[in-house]
Amino acid sequence: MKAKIDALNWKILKSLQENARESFANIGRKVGLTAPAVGERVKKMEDLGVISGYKAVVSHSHTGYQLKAIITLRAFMGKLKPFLEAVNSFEEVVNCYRITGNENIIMMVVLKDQFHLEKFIDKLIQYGETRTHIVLSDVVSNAPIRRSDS
Amino acid sequence: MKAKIDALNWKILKSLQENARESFANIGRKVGLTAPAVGERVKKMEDLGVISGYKAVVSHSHTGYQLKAIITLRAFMGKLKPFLEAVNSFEEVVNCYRITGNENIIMMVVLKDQFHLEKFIDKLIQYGETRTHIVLSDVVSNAPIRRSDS
DNA sequence: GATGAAACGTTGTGGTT
DNA sequence: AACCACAACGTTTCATC
Repeated sequence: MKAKIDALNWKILKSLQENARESFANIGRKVGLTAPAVGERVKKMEDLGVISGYKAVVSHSHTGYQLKAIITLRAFMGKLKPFLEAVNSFEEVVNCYRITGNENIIMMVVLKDQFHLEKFIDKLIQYGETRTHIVLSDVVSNAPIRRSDS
Repeated sequence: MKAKIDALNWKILKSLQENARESFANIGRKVGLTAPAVGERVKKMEDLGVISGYKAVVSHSHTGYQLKAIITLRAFMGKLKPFLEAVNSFEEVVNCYRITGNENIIMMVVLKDQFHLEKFIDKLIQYGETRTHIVLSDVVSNAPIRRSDS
């Protein structure tokens, strides 16, 4: 599962986490490799699963989702599975985890406004008991993975 | 704040959220534009802030972080600000939000193992009271932003 | 990994609607 | 204002070493 990543690959990962569209030629200039060498290293990391994809980061607020909330769900008996099957179709849900503890599920959701939030909570009520926290500000957003010097 | 995005731009955003390294020429073929036209539209969305960046997605588990947890923090009096200043230097913290409710802070953290978790919680204890939920599985991970047909 | 060459992509200019 | 066509330049990819 765990791949050994050398110092050069960490530099490449740093670059690509900062700007996934940076050219391999440019990355090569920064780390001291030729473009084909960078390309090969990247392809290997993709094949190993170290890099699982490249995503454009789209602003929630600029696309009409001005409100963010964290919602926990304590699913009713027999309602967890139906929820897990439905949650992928909820456009509001950006992240969702199954967790230990009194609540089974925690989600980060984006919403247009308070009315949208109300409607969304109504949609969840069939699956279980919810608890909602409004997000006041983002302190850290998808921080890059750095070398863990173990 | 909110930009009006037409159907073509939504298709471009969909492509770039699925694969941020896809060429403008290729995207153009899919949506029925030439490469320069796609390039111009993308540049405009970047300038407006609709697209805020491009990130390689690096696997936590393949880089030595086998354990994920959600930790809430109820900061002690006068300890919230010091925490907010320190949290960016915690390599374990991937996401962190200030929220309403009894707890002020919620974080998604990645860890090497249970000992790492223990050490990390010890590091937090000076800032406030914590509550930890282990993540059992990812149900939804950074879902793309889709058109909100309002 | 490097080099060199061919294929491909990006980006600027100019012109059309 | 948005797009296309074309061309110069940079990048990727494949062969070979």
